[in-house]
Amino acid sequence: MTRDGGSGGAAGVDPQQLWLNTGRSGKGRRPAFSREAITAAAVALADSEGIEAVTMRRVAAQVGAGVMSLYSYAPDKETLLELMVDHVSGELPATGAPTGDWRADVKAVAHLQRDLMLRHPWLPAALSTRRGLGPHTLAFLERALAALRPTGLDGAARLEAFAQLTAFVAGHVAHEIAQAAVARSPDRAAAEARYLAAVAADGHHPELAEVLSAPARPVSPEATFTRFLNRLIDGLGSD
Amino acid sequence: MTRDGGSGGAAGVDPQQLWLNTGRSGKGRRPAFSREAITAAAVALADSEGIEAVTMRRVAAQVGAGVMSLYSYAPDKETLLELMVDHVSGELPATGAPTGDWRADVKAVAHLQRDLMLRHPWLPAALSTRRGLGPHTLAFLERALAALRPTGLDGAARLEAFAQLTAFVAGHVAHEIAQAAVARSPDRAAAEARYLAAVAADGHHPELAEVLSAPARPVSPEATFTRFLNRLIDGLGSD
DNA sequence: TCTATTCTCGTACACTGTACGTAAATCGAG
DNA sequence: CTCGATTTACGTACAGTGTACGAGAATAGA
Repeated sequence: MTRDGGSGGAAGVDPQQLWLNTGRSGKGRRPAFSREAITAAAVALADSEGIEAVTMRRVAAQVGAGVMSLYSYAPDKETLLELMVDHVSGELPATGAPTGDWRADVKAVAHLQRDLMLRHPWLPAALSTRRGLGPHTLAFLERALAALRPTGLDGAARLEAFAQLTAFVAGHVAHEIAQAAVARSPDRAAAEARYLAAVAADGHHPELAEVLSAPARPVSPEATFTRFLNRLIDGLGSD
Repeated sequence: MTRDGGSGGAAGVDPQQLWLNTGRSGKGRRPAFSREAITAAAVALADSEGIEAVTMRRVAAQVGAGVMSLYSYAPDKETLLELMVDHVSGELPATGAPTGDWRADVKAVAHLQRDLMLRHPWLPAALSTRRGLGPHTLAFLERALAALRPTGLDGAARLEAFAQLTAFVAGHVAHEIAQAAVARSPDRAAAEARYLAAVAADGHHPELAEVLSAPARPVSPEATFTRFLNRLIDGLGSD
């Protein structure tokens, strides 16, 4: 009996072996489930009930497996989370012909990432601890590097730029989601407003007081995102 | 018996009540510990052994309290994490006279945030789910808003700019930490290099292949950070 | 048919957050 | 001082977590 692989095969010391070795040897009992199905179930759970609902027991129940059967497909839960990240990255269109306007191309890349993160709100936090290097992530990286080619940046700099862009998008969306969560609940929003007003009234926070005193005109999140994104991108061409 | 407050007082529905109400009524048994001490112990634990080492039992042991005694100071663990975030924000110098060069001032703000996150590597991930609105965080926000004043942006835009800056720094540092963790372990780094080389050799990742084929000249993380920070800041004044 | 290999999954265990209840400390009032 | 009210301290208990172990079932090649 092995406890380190499964139909896909995952190693202990070498985290990258996860992504290779997906072939079956042919011998032994035929797998009843698949890494795909398990990962998809985990993603569905995280999407609908939040990342904390992703427990081995609930994922197993979702796919109709015994709990311990999951460990034939991923060596541990952390690995399952990595699989989840790459799984949703599969939703990103990896092909997108360079249009000749590299700014537009890079903008498109960032917007695809943002849309993905909004569809899977657990993703920004999951990415902040993990480095996605699965096939889907790498396919999208390929597209991003191609989009960045006309900038004239060298290879390392393009890699950096993509990492930076991803970090920016993740940070932005995380904030955006938190903001939206507060706004969705009127009591929460009111409580926060009351609290901030109290702080502003203490005299030690003049800047905050001024900001709060101004009429709060509504601004769409995507407008904000686009604005900051443009700033970041405009800086890319010039060294 | 109450289970909703303590020497500080924390409420159920109103998360902001956490930060108010820190006065003791005078009655009842005198507290043997303090929110400060408990939070500091939790932070020390997270700094030295990672955020997953922060369990109620270990924090209690650290301060010499019974486990359930912690619940007199924070209503639940999530609240303790919020306290931790604000606690470390206390390390940020809240005063820093505007120098007249607002770009430099904003840059200083970002660098202070980055240094803080490097000192407390769990902070980026913790921030990505939480919105710090504690006194220390607000004090630093005050400084940031003051630094942004000369940009000519209106209140809401300055608030946005700060949130964006924080999100950017958190995203960057999270990536920086992950990168450093891999680099610290030669086996990990070698395994990753081997894996990426294999992917690049498959013919389907020409961009990645090119990036990897170039000689990897070492580049300091702070240089990268500064470069991208400048790009972001340069875009702030316009529009 | 035999054996090696692979997958399935029930049971068990250490560990988590925390609800509940009791005991101890401290206050103001009488 | 005594008394009741109030607050804190914390042992015990419980549901839920990730997963180690090992016994059994299924399959392929010899």
